[in-house]
Order: sequence, then C-alpha cells, then structure tokens
Amino acid sequence: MATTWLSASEMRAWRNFIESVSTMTAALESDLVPFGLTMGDYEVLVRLSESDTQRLRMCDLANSLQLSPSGLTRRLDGLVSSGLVERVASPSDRRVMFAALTPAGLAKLVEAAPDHVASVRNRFFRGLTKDQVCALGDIFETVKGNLTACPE
Amino acid sequence: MATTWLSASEMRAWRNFIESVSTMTAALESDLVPFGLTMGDYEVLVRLSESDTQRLRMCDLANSLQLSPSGLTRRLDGLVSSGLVERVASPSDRRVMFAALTPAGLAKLVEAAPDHVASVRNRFFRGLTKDQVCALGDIFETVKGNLTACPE
DNA sequence: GGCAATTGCTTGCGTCCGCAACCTTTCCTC
DNA sequence: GAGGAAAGGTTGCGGACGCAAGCAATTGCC
Repeated sequence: MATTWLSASEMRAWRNFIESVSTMTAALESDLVPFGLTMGDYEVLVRLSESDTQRLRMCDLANSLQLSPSGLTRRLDGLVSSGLVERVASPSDRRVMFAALTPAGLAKLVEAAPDHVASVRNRFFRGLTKDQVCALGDIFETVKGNLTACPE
Repeated sequence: MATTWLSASEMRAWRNFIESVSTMTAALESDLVPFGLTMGDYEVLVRLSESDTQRLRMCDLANSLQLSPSGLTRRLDGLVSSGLVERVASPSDRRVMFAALTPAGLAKLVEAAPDHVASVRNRFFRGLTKDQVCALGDIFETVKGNLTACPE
C-alpha cells in the first residue's frame, strides 16, 4: 500500500469537515428539541411524507435511513407511541409492515419543518456563495460515488 | 421567521452531504476493525500522539474529541484495559488525570495509521481535484464559523 | 405440490454515550 | 484563613442502536 500521506490542504479540508459534522449534528439535534423530535424522528417523517401514499415498507425505510432493521423497529416504536406514525400490515404480503404517516405526524412535520430548514441555513449554508453550494453538491456526489463503488 | 426554503442546488448539496457522512463514517469504522480499534479509539490515540508529552488532561481531550466527560471516561476504560493508554495522576493538581499514550498505544497507531489514511483517501478524496479540496477547506471553515458563532 | 432458501420484521443482549448526581480538589472573595 | 463557588473526574441510570437469533410468510427449485 502506497502510504500517500494527506497534503496540507487535504488535512485542512478533512479536519474542518470532521469537526463541522459532529458539531453541526449536535446543533441540529438541539434545534429540534422544542418540537419533541430527534433528527432521527424527523428524518422518518420526511421520508414518509415524500412517499405518494405517505407510507413505506419497513425495509425500504430502513435502507433509506441507513438504519438496521432493529434500529428502525425501535425508532418506530417511539413514533407510534407518540401517535405520529402507524404500523399498517400489508394485505398483499403478510410479512411486510408499512410505516404510515398519521395526520398528527404530518402536522408535526409541517410544524417543525420551517424551523429545521432555518436551522440548516443558519448552521450550514450561511455565508456560502452560490458557487460554493454547487461545488459542494459536486464534491459529495463524487464522495457518494467513492462510497458505493466498492467495499474496499 | 422567514421560511426561506432550500433551493434546488442547496437541497442537492445537503442531501449528498448527509448521505455521504453516515455512509463514510461506517466505512471508515469498518476499515479499522482489523486493528481492533474504533474510530473513537483511533481519534484518542491521534490526539495523544500529537501532544508534545504524549499525554493530555482528560477535560482537554474530551473537548478536543467533542465528547462528554463521562463518555471519555468510558472510552478510556477500554483503551486502558487494552494497554494502549495509561491514566496518570497530575502531581500539580490532584483533580486532574492525564491520559498518556503507552509505547503499545503508539505502536498501534503507527500500525493502523497508513491503512486509515489510505481509507480516507479511497472513501473521501478519491476523484476530487486540488481545487475541490481547497474549496472544501474553505467551505467547512465557514461552516465551523457558523457553528461557533452563536447558539442560535 | 413440497421442501429449502430467502425475505421481512421483531426480540434479547451488549456497547456506546449523554445527563444528572456525586466526591474531591482548587480557586476566589471577604 | 474560612467558606462558598467552580473545576475535574467517575458512577448510576437510561436511551439509541447494531448483531445474532428467532419466527412468520413467500419464493424458487425439482
């Protein structure tokens, strides 16, 4: 293995990136506390709301959230007991369960979304130029490609 | 609150970013498994090795790792029982404990670092131009500024 | 059509970590 | 220099989640 060390600019990018990520997720998380939601909960509501039927199969939702099956089961437990999501059995395949957005869940999302978006703007996009935003999109599309390319 | 929604390019940047982060951390984590280290462990070894005396006060280390005091205590428990780190009482202030890199800890870091760096290159930097790397450094410097600016 | 393999979800267990409470030591103020 | 405030670290508790095992339903193969 050619141990090509990181260049100075790579090191700078990497450190700033890593540091930003953890601080920012904590900040976004705390911004959702007033709504009684975690980032994880919020993501569930978003994915469900984006579906035509406002419901998704558990396994599809788990993939979409990059969550293990058991993790999703537990996360849904919380949302179900809060009344924001329902479990609906599939009539066509009795193995599958749908996670379905309830009216209360949609209302909660509508309530929280503006604040969350403002939060993302303040924490992340503030001060970035249009060009930088586009560059970001390109960069992380490449990174996504790197990651899905191969397991090694 | 002016609910300025995210533009298309912002949405693209945000989604690619978020998706990349979770996938990449999982990948980096798995790349360290052969060495018996977690990313958290690795980070501890790096911080300690970067100190002149190869030791840091617990609270400084916790800040540097963005970890709660209790979290650091537990993480160090593991490293201590693996023999990679020692707890050393401060002679000058009997409240403080130092986390000190052992020779075995340094050896482990030297062993794992090339692989980890290669991992970062493959997962993250591969395919990025020099300009993009510099842009990344600038962008996340701005983001870091946003985050440290104010709690709101 | 029957049996194995697969898929989908849940449960038991263990790990990691944050919060709050606690103890010790040091600092600050008077 | 005495007493309260603050700082440094650890421990009890609980939440979130991954892994492996388990169970139910479906698919595939012959």
